[in-house]
Amino acid sequence: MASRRDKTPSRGVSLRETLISAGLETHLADMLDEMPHRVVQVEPRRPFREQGVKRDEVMFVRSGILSKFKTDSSGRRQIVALRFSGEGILPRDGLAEYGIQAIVRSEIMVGRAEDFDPLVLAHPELQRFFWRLIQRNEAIGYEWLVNCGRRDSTARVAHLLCETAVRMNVDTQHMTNPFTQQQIADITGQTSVNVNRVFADMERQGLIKRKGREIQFSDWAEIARVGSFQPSYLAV
Amino acid sequence: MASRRDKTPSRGVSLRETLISAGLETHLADMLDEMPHRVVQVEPRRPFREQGVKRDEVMFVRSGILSKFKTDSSGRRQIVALRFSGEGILPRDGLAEYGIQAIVRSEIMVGRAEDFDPLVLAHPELQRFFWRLIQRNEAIGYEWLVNCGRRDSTARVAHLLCETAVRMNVDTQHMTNPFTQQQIADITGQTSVNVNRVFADMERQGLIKRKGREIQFSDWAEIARVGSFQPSYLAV
DNA sequence: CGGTTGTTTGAACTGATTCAATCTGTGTGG
DNA sequence: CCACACAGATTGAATCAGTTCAAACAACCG
Repeated sequence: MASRRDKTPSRGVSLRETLISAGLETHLADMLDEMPHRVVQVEPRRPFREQGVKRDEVMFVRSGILSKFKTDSSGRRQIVALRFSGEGILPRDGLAEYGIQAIVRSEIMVGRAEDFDPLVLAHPELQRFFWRLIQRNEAIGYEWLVNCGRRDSTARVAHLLCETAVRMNVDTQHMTNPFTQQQIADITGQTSVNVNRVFADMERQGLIKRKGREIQFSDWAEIARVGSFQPSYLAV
Repeated sequence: MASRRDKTPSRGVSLRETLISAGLETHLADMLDEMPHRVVQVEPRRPFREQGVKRDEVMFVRSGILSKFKTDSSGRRQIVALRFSGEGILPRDGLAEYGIQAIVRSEIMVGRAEDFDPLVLAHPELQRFFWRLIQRNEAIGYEWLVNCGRRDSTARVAHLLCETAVRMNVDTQHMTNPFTQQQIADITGQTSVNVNRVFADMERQGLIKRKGREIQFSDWAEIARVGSFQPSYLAV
């Protein structure tokens, strides 16, 4: 499962580097990097962007993890997408249908849609690049739907752990789990109580070892099998 | 809930009309309509496009409904997206992560990616148009995730019915339900047995009346409340 | 008429939720 | 350094929503 990209983006690495390692040509990465923007620190589990407000910004994650979430009328929260280091949230016409919060302390580059949109319109390669990213995000969303709709709770958690390991570019032996159990519940459509039980089960079955947030995958192939995880959908 | 678009696209209406009523400028709709393509009839619940093959086609639904689906390793099927009349499925680089089947007998316009992509690259307005459609599909996908992850079975079915009514441009009193109960189960992540019980419940509670596939919404506001349905996410 | 597809119903079962309490680790201010 | 607060993790018991399996029923069609 060794990734094609060897450079694991570390804290505060430049956006430019990250975009290049995601497959963007150098001069286009430069262009985005030089776009007027500001860099903000986002604290985890604090309000950052609320649902229903104008979303005329581009964001790129320089380090950390962002989540898009929706809140049902009965107040239950569902995380609908994640953005890892090097990934972005594109501007949307009209009001945002989702809020944004950080999963862990994150460093975000925020630009204006009015600066971003013309760049994309003017450069077909840029357009193709974001087109592919959108398709990847679509594929991930579909996989999440299968996860929530068709897999049991153990498989859901196992699948999320596998996806996270691949998207964070960590090796398949060991990962620092970035999520609280509540966040895993909000992603996989469960309760935190049950997530806790699933973790205990998985450890009892020898699928993983835990020490705090550190997770050792004892047998990657087996955990991938349990979670029905087939990483092809993550290819760009 | 009367829609902004008054023309309900009927069987075999031209793609051009449908795209125009979806907000595309006339000359651009003409351009797409004149793109080399063939029109195929697709029978419901028969294999049409399988998962894992090249998806170098554009498709537009002229009439009927298409579904994108995935099959979990344990064989359980999840429908991950629907495309109603006038909506499309854009080409994807690489292999498709989902299969395609029709929900009801449908008439599909199929073009080649190599004809479609240059058109989009050459016409910024076309690009903006599809960009907005993609964002709408994204918003629908997020809503489906909330549906599967956070709502109980009654709310899931109610929400799907509401969304379907709006996307089919039917009035909010009456609709011919296009789905089998098995399909509703595959969309909402349940079993067909339970969907059946939910329908019976909803009828017993006076939310709907049924005669075969015909559904009367006795009280639209109430069924929308039950399904936590707020249609803003469907706006283009 | 027989075949097929979809709907309906019952009974038993189970996976996950709910509620509530407890425990653990970490950071803060005195 | 200790006391305290706070967020997150863990556990148990009771409950329930939804599944599973199986069978019957209805509608449609060639």
